[in-house]
Amino acid sequence: MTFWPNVVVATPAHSGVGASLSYRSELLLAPGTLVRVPLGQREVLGVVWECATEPPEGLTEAQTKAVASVLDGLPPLNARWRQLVKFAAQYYQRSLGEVALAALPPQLRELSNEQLARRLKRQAKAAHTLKTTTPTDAAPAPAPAASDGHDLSDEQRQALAALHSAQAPVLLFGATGSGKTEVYLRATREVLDTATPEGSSPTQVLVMVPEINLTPQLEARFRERFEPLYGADSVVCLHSGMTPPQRLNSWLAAHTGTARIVLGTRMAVLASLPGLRLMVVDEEHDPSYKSQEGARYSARDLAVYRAKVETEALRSAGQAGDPHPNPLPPAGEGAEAGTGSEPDVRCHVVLGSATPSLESWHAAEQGRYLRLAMPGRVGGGALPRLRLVDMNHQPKGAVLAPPLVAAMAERIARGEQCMVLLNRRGYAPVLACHDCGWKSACAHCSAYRVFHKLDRTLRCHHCGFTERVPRACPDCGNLDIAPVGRGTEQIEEHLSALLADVRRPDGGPARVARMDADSTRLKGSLEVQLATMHSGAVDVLVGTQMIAKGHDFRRITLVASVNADSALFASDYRAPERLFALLMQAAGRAGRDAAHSEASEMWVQTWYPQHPLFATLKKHDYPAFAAEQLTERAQAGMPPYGYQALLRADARTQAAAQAFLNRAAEHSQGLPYRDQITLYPAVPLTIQRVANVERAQLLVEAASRGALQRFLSAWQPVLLQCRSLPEARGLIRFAVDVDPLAI
DNA sequence: AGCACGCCGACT
DNA sequence: GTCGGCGTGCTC
Repeated sequence: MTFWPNVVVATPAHSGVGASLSYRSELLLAPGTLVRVPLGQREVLGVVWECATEPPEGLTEAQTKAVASVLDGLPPLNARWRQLVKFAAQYYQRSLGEVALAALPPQLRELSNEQLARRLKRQAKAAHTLKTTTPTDAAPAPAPAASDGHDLSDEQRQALAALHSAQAPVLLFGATGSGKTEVYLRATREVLDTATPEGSSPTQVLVMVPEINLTPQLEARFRERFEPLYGADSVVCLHSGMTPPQRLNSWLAAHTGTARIVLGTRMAVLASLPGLRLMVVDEEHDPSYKSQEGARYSARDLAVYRAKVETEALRSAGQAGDPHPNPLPPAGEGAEAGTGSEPDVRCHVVLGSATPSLESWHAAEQGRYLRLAMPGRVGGGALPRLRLVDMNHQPKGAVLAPPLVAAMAERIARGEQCMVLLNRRGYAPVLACHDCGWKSACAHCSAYRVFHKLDRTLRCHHCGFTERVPRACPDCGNLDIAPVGRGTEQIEEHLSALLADVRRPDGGPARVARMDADSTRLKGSLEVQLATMHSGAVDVLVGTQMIAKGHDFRRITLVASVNADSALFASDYRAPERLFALLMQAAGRAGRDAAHSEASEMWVQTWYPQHPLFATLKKHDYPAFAAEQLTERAQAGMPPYGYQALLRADARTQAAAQAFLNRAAEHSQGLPYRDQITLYPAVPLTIQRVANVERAQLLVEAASRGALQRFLSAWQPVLLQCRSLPEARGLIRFAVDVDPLAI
């Protein structure tokens, strides 16, 4: 008998290829089966979406090719995963195949069936030997509270209990140092200890962090806690820093249920997790959760959706007694109200942050999310005191205010550590000639190249174009070319000089180190630098955002932000939110050791000490800050009170990019929901040209998410047509960004 | 996205 | 005379 599977392949939405392609097969292929199919001149990996018993209409026999091979060693991707992928594709305006294939490990595309079989066998063997040696199979695991060796604070205990019975996504609003990670660990433990019906997948937990840098320490804590209970393969990582074979192994372990805990970055939200019962999105406000290329999805938002899909499936399974259920079709937004009569099974989702995104905060205010607050620090330590340095009253030209330097010297003499934050890599953002006005512009971008003093280069941070620093001005030959502005390298140099006479308690000279993307580029150097910091060999750490996130340095009692002002008046309406989060997070690095916390301080150098942001920051009053911001957003109809999308265009000329966008806007007349949509004129991006590509964008606004969604779907074919308009000649590519983070 | 086909400039 | 540039168009 012949079947006609519909297969999704990795063709982008703008390729004109429909959602799925029809092939022929002599076998009935279950939806979710991985197959290799001929496509044009090549053979590609695809996912069976459904399997028809009738030949497709509008295609001749000859046009339907046969499926080349079936990856039958792998269980099919389940209905919940397919629903997640389908939702993501629809919501973010991409093709099904693009999202589906992007969610699979890249190496799966190249692997032969035999190689795959060998790999699976190896994993199964490892898992089997573990199963027979771990205690969990035979006897119930010991009671959590007794074995973990940590006492929970009252706040943690209450949060955990509330989480356990939560009927909605949980927003864990916990101060830095309040012990959120311990709550994640306990919640994970509870979920994994839950018995599952015979024949169903073992329970699984997904924990996401914003950056790869943060996975090692989290991995260490989870391994320490869970490897003794569930075996060496029970904890796996999933992020883009892994090698292709590592990623394949982790993915397979998650897909087959060998892995019980998956730790990863945003990409992990799309992993196949048949037994998923809990998702944690740590630092949920972090912009890294929004993908910036390919399908521009928000891993946080997808996690919330995924939890809903999984919960619905569990509930319908509970009622039908079916361990492998098909989920219900997508329901409306928001948390479903538990009716009480339903079995209390659900897939929980926890969004954790000390400074939640305004979207999540708003959802909690509305009751769509359950907010659990943990305001206190574990061990009772206090949050650091905010010290604003008014730069108007400092010596002219001072990079670091004398009182700040004095305070740092004092700490070093006491054997405490300091941290200095500056969001700019390199020595100086620009090199300039004071005679003719030459500046170190990049030849390929509308940006300046950054002066890196260590290797005497000018580097473009956008396209990578690097040259040796010229000896003289390239335009006029003047030898007097000088750096303008300051980067981390310069602060490091400057501080080393200022603190040269300061002695540590052991009599040694003060040591200043720098940590940023440049200093941690080499593999392993991040770990080395973190270890140096922990060992106490370094007294002052200078760095970018990177040092503000997550790392738990116990001896830091002073954190300084050197140049925060740029964010205060940025055109980006989310800039204050990001600055508040960054400063709170940075402040959280100080005084983690309760013994020092009373004296710990957060210094901020600013020319605008009266700015209202600092008033709320001083009180560590995120709720007040959020309320202010939300009021402003509501008045302006900005998210979360309005919905936005961007149409972006890359072209060889700015004119072509804008012409495409403006034509697309004109041709949207008469489309569904057009009357509920505001289209703004096309504008160049802030950095208009990158690597010789001109960039422009057009803002789309709507008061309702549904209207925006439906309009964008209807717009898609119009965009395709506009691409080949004569005015748009030179257009390289375009993309829709739904819920953009910056406009 | 790939990959082919197709039509114009500097090389054996 | 060809090798190769990337502009358009197709993939069940």
